[in-house]
Amino acid sequence: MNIMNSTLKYGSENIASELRREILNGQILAPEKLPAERELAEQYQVSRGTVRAALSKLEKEKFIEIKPGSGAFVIHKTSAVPVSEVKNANPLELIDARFALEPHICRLAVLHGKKEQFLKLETLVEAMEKSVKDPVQFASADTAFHQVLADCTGNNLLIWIINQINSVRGQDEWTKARHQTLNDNIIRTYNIQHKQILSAIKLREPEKAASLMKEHLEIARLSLTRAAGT
Amino acid sequence: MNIMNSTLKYGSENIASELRREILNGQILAPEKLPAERELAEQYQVSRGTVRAALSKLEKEKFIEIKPGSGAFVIHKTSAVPVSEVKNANPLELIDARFALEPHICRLAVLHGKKEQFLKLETLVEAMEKSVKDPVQFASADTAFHQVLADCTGNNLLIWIINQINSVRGQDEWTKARHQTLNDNIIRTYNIQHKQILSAIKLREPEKAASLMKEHLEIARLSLTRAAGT
DNA sequence: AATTATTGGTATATAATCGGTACAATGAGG
DNA sequence: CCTCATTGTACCGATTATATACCAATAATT
Repeated sequence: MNIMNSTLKYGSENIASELRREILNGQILAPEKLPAERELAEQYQVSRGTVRAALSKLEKEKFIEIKPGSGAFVIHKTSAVPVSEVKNANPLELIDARFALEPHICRLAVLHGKKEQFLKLETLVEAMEKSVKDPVQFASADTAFHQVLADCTGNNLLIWIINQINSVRGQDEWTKARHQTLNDNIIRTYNIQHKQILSAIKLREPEKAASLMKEHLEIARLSLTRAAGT
Repeated sequence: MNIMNSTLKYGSENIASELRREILNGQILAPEKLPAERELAEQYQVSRGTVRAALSKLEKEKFIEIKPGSGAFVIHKTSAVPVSEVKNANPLELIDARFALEPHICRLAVLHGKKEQFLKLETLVEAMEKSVKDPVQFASADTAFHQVLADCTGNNLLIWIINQINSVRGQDEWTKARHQTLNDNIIRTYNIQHKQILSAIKLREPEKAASLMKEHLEIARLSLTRAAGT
């Protein structure tokens, strides 16, 4: 690799780039401490002032934090998002995630869905219609509906992602919170929407299915914020 | 060049990092007992006080539990991660998943992104523009760009999902496959698109950012299918 | 049950390390 | 010439590491 990249004018920028790259590659993980300025100066064969210029840039870019008397510490999180964070996801975060995923899943379901899967979706819609008075049963059928929808895409990655999201939805605190929002009217609304979505998919109308799903999630978000407000 | 490998000096933070990594990797399993403080001090060639500082950090992070008179015990449970499905995902599945996620992530980034994060995105765009001739460096900056974009949403669930997806992109077979498609022209096109996306986000135009991202992914899919066809 | 060894908890004084700063000198480019 | 990044040096204050001794809790042994 060419150290003296022609596009880089100053040495401090070179060093900043090098360190930035190592942080982004995960070779230096937060919250590890970087070598001392004097040591970096030795390694890069530059003066301490140059190293300080590079570190200042990285600090402005929020890659590191410089603590006087202590050292420079990486604060940029590369990967290492603990599973606990996911489990602490709140209902609104989840709705946003579904808002990102499910409309497009509908489109893909139109393109790749098989008849047997559509049949399964119909069965689930029927099950939900019979569960207007039983939020617990409705919720499990609802979860299954969205999971089968993901199955329709034939995309293992999307199937897995929805699966993970559903495992969050299935947790204790969550089911409690959900059942508070699930009254008869909401369930009836959801049922109509599920039916419309399924219908659009069977008619092979991707954009219509996607926009119906958006409406569905919009209602879900509303009922959630309303419940949080009370 | 990896700055951490040469003449590595242990601070308490870096000893904590090392132990943390071993626990996360499952090399030390709960409820195993760590070596005694005096013994660890010997191993790492530091004073006992330094070891204690490291252990205190790990205790605060709930990785270990320190019992006076007994020792330090690992309490972190390494999650059995069912990543098999993710790792088997093929490139087209991945593009579809990103097609579902990233446009909406752009919208949310517009709504919730902070200035520092935008600054980081700018830095990454610059880094990519300097990497036209270096696919490896470009790829790492590119991955980071999309990760920081997810960070902008502030949605832990989405951040985690993109993280998982990026971990797939980072695998060996994948990087090889990617570098085949990454010629100068493609990289230049990507750079223009990244710049446009960032610009739309900074101007707080959610729909424009989202549609630009769709275009970006469309190009990515094209270059992929073209590469597969040859 | 009593003794002994090992372990973590604490206190303290000293030494080493670290970043922050100032200033003069150097050297390349405009 | 001037400008400006860089160099080299010296010193400051803050933080961390070290070394040591002793205490309290637990575990193992007798």
